[in-house]
Amino acid sequence: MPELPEIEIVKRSLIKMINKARIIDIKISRKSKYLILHFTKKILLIHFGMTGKFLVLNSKKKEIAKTSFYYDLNILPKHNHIYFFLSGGKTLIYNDVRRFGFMKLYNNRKINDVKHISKLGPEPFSKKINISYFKNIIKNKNVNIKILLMDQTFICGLGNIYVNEVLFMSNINPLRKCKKLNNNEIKKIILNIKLVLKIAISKGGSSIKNFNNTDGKSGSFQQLFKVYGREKKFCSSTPCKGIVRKINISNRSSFFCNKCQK
DNA sequence: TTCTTTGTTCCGGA
DNA sequence: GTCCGGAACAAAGA
Repeated sequence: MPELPEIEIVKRSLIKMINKARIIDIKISRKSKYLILHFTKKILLIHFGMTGKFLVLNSKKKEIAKTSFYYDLNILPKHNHIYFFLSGGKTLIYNDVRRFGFMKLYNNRKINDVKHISKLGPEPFSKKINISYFKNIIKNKNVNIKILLMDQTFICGLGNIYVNEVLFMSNINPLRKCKKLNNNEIKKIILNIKLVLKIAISKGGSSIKNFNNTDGKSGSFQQLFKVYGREKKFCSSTPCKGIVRKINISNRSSFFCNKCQK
């Protein structure tokens, strides 16, 4: 782990090499849960971990600390880690309470060759996600469907919350062995993956604990969760009177209805 | 003090 | 070597 002397060297090196340098061009893309900033000669790969967020403030450098912006939105400036001071007076801030997020800067090269990206499976909206792809993979897999959908080499971009929702919408128990699923169930899973992600995007995402867009505003999709976080509550699909159970699968909370997700 | 949270990685056993 | 389940790790708040 780098300690004080190493960081001091980095600081001096950065001042020597890129102090006063300006970013002159930038494109932005997404792969799975990674945000990718494409500069003219560099690529910045960003993962938000659990609580990472970007904020854009109209304030200039000296005004940042005293703006009431943070307090109105329940964001603490003590968790600001990176400031990008931009021409025109705006500031891009990276704020991360848990600090599980990271940024890595690469020389310009094919982003698909980067370690974090190269092993990822197809994107959820890709045409590669179809019944034959599923059947091909699951015939040799002994894991349950929850584990399969969480496996980023199988399909990328799905996390615990959305996998819970997808399985609920598909009436499939998270512990079902994936190789036992029939065609109809696979179809439902594929459809619901695309559906739940589209709806969540249209609602501005979910704000379980800590997602904000760059205005500092929360998304609203968490109000539409049908099963995640609803332990001991009635099943939200009518007229089912089942109760939502919570179990642990591979150290992650899994919620399911005891009646309509047999 | 312990538990929870997420995505990712690692390790041991089969 | 591969597969799978479980644990560990990061940090902070409840």
